[in-house]
Amino acid sequence: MRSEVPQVPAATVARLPLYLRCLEELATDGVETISSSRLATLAGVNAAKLRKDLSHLGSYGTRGVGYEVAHLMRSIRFELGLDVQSPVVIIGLGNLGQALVNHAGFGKRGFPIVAVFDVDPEKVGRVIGELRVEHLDRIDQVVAERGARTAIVTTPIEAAQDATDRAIAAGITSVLNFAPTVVSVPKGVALRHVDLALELQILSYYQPRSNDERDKSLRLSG
Amino acid sequence: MRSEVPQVPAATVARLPLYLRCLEELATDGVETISSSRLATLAGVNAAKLRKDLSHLGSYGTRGVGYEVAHLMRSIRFELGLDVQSPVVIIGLGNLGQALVNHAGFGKRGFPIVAVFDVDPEKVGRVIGELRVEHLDRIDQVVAERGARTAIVTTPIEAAQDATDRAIAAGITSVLNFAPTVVSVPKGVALRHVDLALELQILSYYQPRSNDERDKSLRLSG
DNA sequence: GGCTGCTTGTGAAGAGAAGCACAAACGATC
DNA sequence: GATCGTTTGTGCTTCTCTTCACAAGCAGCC
Repeated sequence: MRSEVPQVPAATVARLPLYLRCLEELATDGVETISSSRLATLAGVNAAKLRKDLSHLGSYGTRGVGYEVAHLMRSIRFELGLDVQSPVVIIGLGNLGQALVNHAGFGKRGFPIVAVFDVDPEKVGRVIGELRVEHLDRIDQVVAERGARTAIVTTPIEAAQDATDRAIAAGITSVLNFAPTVVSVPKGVALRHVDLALELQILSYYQPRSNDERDKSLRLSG
Repeated sequence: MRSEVPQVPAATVARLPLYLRCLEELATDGVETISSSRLATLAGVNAAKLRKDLSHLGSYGTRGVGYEVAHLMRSIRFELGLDVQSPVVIIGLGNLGQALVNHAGFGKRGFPIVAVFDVDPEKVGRVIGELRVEHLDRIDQVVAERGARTAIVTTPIEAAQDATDRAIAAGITSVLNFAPTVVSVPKGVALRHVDLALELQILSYYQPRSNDERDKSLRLSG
């Protein structure tokens, strides 16, 4: 099992897709070889860090020359498990869910959307592109039929945990949660969380504030 | 200036909004006091970590009792700079941009959307809710008029850097980028990046894979 | 073959974050 | 006012991640 012996540090795993994207761009431009420093600049990271990250792949660059773009792409894809298509289902057809369904990028990157679920009778049965919106009650069957292993949860807050539980019961093993709430998953299921309001709030901290503003606020709140 | 003397560690800043959301929920439920362990459970973090995070606020809990919910909320809001409304503009009215505009949550959380920009003549002039879609060429004027300081960039890849540059030139000081590309900003501007495909790829690594699958792939790629 | 100029891979040091464990401090109760 | 049970705040340890700096290694050229 992968999660028990994490050969590749989490911080590295989080950066590999970034490198991959830069490499894909380079490949389209016909670049065949790239040095760590150039790739690091493209990815916006430190060159030494990049080299250490890549060293975890066991993928060898050539000293004095750099890395072979095509080979490096293969290594990263393999390490991330992107050599196999990974069908995705979306649960919750609100604004965001709808946007994600229409988003063309997922399929291209190996994550075809194979089903969409909701519980609203207004939405169930509707057809979006080539997909028919299914009722969440059918998730067991649909997930099994279409071999999905990843779920994107875009339900309202109240429904997120339940949706996640049902998805996992249906055989889903990794979850990307967009609902602004903490959801928990059993061991063995991978979970990530994207929270837009939260990102804005973090940004808010780093927003340069004049001392005037701070002093004013201080006076008001103290 | 804030960014030069980071009194609060970055890891803590990233968690404060999470605590805040839990506290808001508790407040609506009428809870007045909360212990670190209970709040930690709600937020899904370690209790000691939570206490250490809160200690950076200088906000005192009461030993033997816990934290006063209302006061803690005020402290976190103040620390994050959420005591002031922060008008936001959205650049790029694709699927995602449209979804974000329609998303009601931002305004409620202190980030009212005050303008939407695009360059497509088809879209400019269209009215969404109470907003008229503006041409990006007008960003200087509109940002100044409406006092926006944060921009959400949801343009296609090719346009992201340009859109960001123009936003910053117009006076924007923090940027949330959804375009799947690396954008750079001058010092003094805060930047965060949300990349959906990237999240899926990270998940892919942690997806439990049978050894069969791996061996098969190995044979194919070796 | 040997020299030169780059670039990789990595040991070691430094910085940062996480978690343990416990003394200090508080409210409640008698 | 003293005792008890609870919870905070934090020193210390451990772990992870980052960055530096340099030896090792390769291609190319004379």
